[in-house]
Amino acid sequence: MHTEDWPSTIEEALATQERLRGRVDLTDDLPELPPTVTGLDVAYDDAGGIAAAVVTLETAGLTVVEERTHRAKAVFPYEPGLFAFRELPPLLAALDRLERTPDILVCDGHGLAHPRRFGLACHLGVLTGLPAFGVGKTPFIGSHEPPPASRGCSAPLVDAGELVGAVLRTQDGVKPVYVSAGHRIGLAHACRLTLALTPRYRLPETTRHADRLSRAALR
DNA sequence: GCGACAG
DNA sequence: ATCTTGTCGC
Repeated sequence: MHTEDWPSTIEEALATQERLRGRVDLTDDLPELPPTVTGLDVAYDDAGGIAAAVVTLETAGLTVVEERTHRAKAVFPYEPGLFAFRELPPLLAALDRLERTPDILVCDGHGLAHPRRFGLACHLGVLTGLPAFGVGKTPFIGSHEPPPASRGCSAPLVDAGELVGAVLRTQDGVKPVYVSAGHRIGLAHACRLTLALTPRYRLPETTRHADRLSRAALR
């Protein structure tokens, strides 16, 4: 979309985060189990090429109802904390191609569990106005105790005295995932949805589908 | 001050 | 992110 005025320097990106962070709304109006869930992911090749994929699943049954991709060149370098400026452009383009407006976005990355409380899930939520939350595979900021080993157990993720997310066990005895709210959803609800999306594997079905599709779109 | 740092 | 063999377990 408006990649003309997209931040191109770290200073501009930081200023953008500072300007948009106040637009995050944590009010949760979402039904307990929205009709659909939309996952997003981006794959990279070794020549600056990137491919974004968005996949919408029916929440009950986790079957694919729609999927879209978008290929492009990376316009921002990877920088911890500014991750969104790299993945957002292709993701927004892919989202624009969906016919059905998503009920909620499940991002692979963090939301409030970010140094300035404005990770990818928050940014994506604010720009689209859609509910969004993040499910990260690895920790970024914050400290926590290891959650009990059973699926469904979690431990609070705290940073600077603030509760920024949850470390959630999605499978018995398997490494946990990092869940944080992004926009228009609460942490507990985000955790419940994450569990609904992980009946069998560690990562949400949305993320698994989007990951597979983005890699395929790269070729 | 130094190191670590989502994907 | 991506590069990769073998290996353990259902």
